[in-house]
Amino acid sequence: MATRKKSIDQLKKVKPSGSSESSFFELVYQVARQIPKGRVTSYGAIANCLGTKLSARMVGWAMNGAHKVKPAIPAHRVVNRNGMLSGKHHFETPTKMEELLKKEGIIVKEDQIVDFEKRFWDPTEILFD
DNA sequence: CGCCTGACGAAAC
DNA sequence: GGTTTCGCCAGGC
Repeated sequence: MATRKKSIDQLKKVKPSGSSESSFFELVYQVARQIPKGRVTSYGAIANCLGTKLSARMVGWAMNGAHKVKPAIPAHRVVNRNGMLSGKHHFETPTKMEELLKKEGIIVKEDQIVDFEKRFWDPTEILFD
């Protein structure tokens, strides 16, 4: 919480100069990669952190290409506001997502994360580091 | 260049 | 309170 608006600015600052790829996709990737193991977040949370809260869809859209990027993005730690594994169908296998989550200690039931609120991680925390 | 789609979210009905 | 629609923005056709 706290200065959310500033968050976007801080995040952009993280991007090294010369990188004209300040596309929100990159920002999403960066945030997603900062998600701590055993934690999850929502598209809306990331979008909100980036300042594009009105376009949570774009965050998911960015993830669409996340699986093809090199640094490997833990997209399995990103779910919708409901805590549901909405993107599981986009993984290598529909079960890969929950498998990964379970492996990290996250309980998944019926394609939904148990104690989602407790496992929820706010992307703004990386800015507080 | 215009219409449709899309891993969300919140408001409206 | 559950279901439906709109809004967001960008990319694909």
